[in-house]
Amino acid sequence: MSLKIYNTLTRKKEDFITREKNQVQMYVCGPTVYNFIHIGNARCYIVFDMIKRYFRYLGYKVKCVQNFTDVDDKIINRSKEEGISCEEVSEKYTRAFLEDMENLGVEPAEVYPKATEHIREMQEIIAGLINKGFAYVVDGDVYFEVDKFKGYGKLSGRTKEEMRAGERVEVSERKKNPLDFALWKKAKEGEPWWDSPWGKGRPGWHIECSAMSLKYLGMGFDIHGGGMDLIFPHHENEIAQSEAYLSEEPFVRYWLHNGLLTFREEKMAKSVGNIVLLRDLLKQWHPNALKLFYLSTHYRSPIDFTFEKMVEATKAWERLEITLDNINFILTRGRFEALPEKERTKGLEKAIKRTEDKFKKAMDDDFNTPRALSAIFELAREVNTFIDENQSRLVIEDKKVLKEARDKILNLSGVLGLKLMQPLSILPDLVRKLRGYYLELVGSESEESLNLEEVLDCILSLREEARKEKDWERADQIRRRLKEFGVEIEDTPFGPRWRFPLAK
RNA sequence: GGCGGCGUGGCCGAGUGGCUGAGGCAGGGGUCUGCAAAAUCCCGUACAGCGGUUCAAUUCCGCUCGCCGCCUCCA
Repeated sequence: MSLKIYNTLTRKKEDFITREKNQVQMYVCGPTVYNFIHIGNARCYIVFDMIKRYFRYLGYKVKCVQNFTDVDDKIINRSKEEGISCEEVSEKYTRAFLEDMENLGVEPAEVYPKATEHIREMQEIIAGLINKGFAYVVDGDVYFEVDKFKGYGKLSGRTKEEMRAGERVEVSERKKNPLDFALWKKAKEGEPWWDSPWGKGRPGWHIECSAMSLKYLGMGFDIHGGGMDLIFPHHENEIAQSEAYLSEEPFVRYWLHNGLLTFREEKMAKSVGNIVLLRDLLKQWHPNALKLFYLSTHYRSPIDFTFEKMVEATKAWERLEITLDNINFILTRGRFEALPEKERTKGLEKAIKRTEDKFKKAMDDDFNTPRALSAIFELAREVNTFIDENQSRLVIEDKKVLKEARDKILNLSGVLGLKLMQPLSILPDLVRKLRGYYLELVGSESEESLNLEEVLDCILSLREEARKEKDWERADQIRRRLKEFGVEIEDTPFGPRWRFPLAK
């Protein structure tokens, strides 16, 4: 069993063989730092985070490079809008991006190169391309001559003729072929510029990724990723300029592209006015829910975002949390007797093994996260069934297998980027309210600095007293009250149990 | 106009030339529970339509309809 990855370049699933043994070197196109990123952008980062984690699970060392495009028309426009310099714009949104990633729980890249810090490297490539006859200078602009590169169109699967057929761009007189693209742009008034052999100017968009990926990963690195919309022209042009420059191929061994996001079946765009910023979404929803939403669909398929689906994803996530809770609860509250009943745990042990096999098989098939998730959910069901069946007569042996199951769910979910069993961030306000309620119940005025668990235990023991006396009214009253505070109570054979529902 | 993709149960979403249609959410019924919750079990007449290939197609091929993406900045 080995990993197969769909390569956009060949339009096939291929066996994944790295350039260097046990090491994956990847480049994931990063943001143009002119704004906060939206949830569509986030899909790419979530997907490649998952891919990275899976490589590590397989035992690879991973080096991931992610660029910041910090010189670009959009940044220039933004600086005019906000009345601050381009540097200030890019700094602001670079920082915001890193914050967003941290809040999302996406692991940082190993290298974060910035375009403006690699002007030299870009100029070197441009000069090389001119020397080799792949690029030409027109009055301060430098263009890549598409007709000189025979492989042009191989990534997007189109010929130059097909691409020209439905041209919508006004053809620049300066270009030999309308598909020729700018490597270097002559400076206009008020724009950032750098000196160059061709005059003052700034780099074109595509050249930075070639310069930076070649610098940090070198020709023929393993994976280059990004959204599907980058296939043409961005990645197509990267291939052309890189392979022309070094007279070598391939530039990249595997091209991976994630599907795009729509919002309520519409393209998410400023003009439609339906942009949801990641940071706004994360104010209301947990990263696990967003990740589960994305990972429930294969990364190459399109996906439609709705808040209803976020509710569903939250509930799915909650199911895993409850299962883990179930294990922890029985582990701490159950009485495990020292009876030699080895046979009974075998079923669960097998299920754990089977889960991992299914998980790996799914992920090996071009990162089929929906199937990988289904394996985890199946294990969750097995665990719950096991607990249901055995909780009345637990033996020592059960402890071990339950812990194994818990660790497996935790571990495999973690490979997908989900962080389960994280401590909740409880509002201090809530603890204060619960304390107040407790004092109300016992009719006391005294200050007691109980923490969340302590105060809930106190309240619940009062409720247990009521239940013992079959004072159902009082017991239900307490339960209702707690629910108003957002705490749900469950009565179990091992005593009461509380939790905070995740879904709204 | 060119290139490419998609159309699976109430919803989302995997998957496969024949065997029991993964999983999640929602719904109905049962078990458990003082009640509830959680959990679990059972249930749901699917593969857009029409042709073709085949012993056999949801899965392969063709056409039709519907939807979408890219061809221009975009993850």
